[in-house]
Amino acid sequence: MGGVRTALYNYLYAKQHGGDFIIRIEDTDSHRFVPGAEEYIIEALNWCGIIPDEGVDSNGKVVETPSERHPHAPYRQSQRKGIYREYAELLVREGYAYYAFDSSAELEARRTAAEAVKETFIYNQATRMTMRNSLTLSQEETTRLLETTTDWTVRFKMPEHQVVAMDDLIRGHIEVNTDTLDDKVLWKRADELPTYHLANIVDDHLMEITEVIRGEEWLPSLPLHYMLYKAFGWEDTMPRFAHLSLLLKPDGKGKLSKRDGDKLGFPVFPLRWTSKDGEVSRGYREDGYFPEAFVNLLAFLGWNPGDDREIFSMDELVEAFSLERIVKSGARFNPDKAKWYNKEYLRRKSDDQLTDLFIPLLEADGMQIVDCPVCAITAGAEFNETGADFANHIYTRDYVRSIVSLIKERATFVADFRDIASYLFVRPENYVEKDRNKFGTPENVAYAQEAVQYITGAFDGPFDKEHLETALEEYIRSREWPMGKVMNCLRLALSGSGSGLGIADIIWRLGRKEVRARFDEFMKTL
RNA sequence: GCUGGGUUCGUAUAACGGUUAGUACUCAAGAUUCUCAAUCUUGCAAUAGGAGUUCGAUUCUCCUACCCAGUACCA
Repeated sequence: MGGVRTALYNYLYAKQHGGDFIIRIEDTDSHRFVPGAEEYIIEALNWCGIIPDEGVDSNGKVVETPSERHPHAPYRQSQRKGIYREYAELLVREGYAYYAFDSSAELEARRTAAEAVKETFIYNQATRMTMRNSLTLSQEETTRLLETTTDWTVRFKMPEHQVVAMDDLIRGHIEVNTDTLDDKVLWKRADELPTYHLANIVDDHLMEITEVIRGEEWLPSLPLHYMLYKAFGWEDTMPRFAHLSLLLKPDGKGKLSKRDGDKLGFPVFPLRWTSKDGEVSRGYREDGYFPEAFVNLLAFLGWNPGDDREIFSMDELVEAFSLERIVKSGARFNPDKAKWYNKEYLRRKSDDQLTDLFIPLLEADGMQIVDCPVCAITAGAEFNETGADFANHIYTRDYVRSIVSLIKERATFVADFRDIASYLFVRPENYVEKDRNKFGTPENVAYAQEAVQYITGAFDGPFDKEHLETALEEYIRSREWPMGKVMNCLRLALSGSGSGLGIADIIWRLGRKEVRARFDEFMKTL
């Protein structure tokens, strides 16, 4: 979620300014390679409608629209391997970096030793001269190690006693003293890959990136990045930075992380994700969220337009977005609000769209939905006047759509339709015990039976919800029967439950024959 | 620990230094209805604490507290 939100803000910003949104895969950590992760990311962004202008596209193919003088491709850092070494060595040559030969074991030893005296080992100006590197070793020894060993690194030589003055588009002016910073590894001989810091700066420069909008966890690295731009002499074209507050867990304790899976009761992934060890994490898509709703709610986690509007399409977000209105503090995710968003989007969908989404669910439940009633009838379906064949579970698309329009305001997800409208597709198999005791008294049943006989017999008005409703009410009222009890008894008999859709709606959709059949069935069970 | 960032109803947020501190979600009550849902109305509920600047501070400054991030040959 957090990653998608960051991508979304980048996308909105780029589109608003007529820029290009570039997807670059920063896969420089060979140890953490996860098969399928890249495809997953692209698919997730694609689902959200965040389509790159440049980079790796939704099919995993490379899209390239750079100027000829500046080839931006390739877009996977693992494929740009050859580029970084020369930049790392350039920094060494100019005195901005040095070779470090300390093994991981040696570094680990220094860390534990420092810990023993309640200190933290930092590879910096205070300690670098006590380590094994090109600053402390002779030129000959350095050359020899460079050639004979393969686990050395290039480290940035963080200058001393300097104040780095930075400007963040969201946080304003920030100053940091370089003495508090360390000598970060920029390039690793072992896999001949750069670390994020080097790769990011080099690629942003080469790819002509103008704005970097990223998570707050990068803020502490910003001074280093400033120093790198300065060391390379790229200050003039240095991108502008915006650091986003993080998405926090609902209890506010820590940032929302991938490993939280759905222990929290809501998905943290846009799409379902199966980890290497087979652990499955829920996804918003699979949970039934509309991508538009997901994008909308994500945009509002840490940003607002400044007025009371809350429903924004992607285009409207592009129009209204501004970095100035991004909130500096971390946002806790609220699952209730997420559901509300989906509900709002659901009711904005047309009956046809929702019908398309509902049909597969019905089919999965064993229903047969047909577009062409005539063909179905010749094939043996026996439709009633509404286009439903309850005995064979065959329904026309028109019937399904009429149900959708009846229930859409009661649902948060399309999947809710199943429960809400179950009895409009399948005859009730049992009756809610509590409701039956309450409404299924002999007196009520007798009244209800008479009402059924009337409405499916003598009643000769138009068989639609409005007329059925008035006719039923007038009939019951004229007999001076208790309205609520008779109505609830009817609902119980026809749907199996005392609560639900309006009785007239139910009768309208079931049709005369089915109403009689269900009521007879209900009587039998008494 | 150190460095940086942050702090307005439970949550997300609004408020040129001057407002009865607004809105949405959640929750509660009422209206409506044949029930439920929906809808409408109403309600509950906040400027972390302390100094200072100012005629006046949610807003500016400082201190404290708390929260978050970083402190990797991860991103």
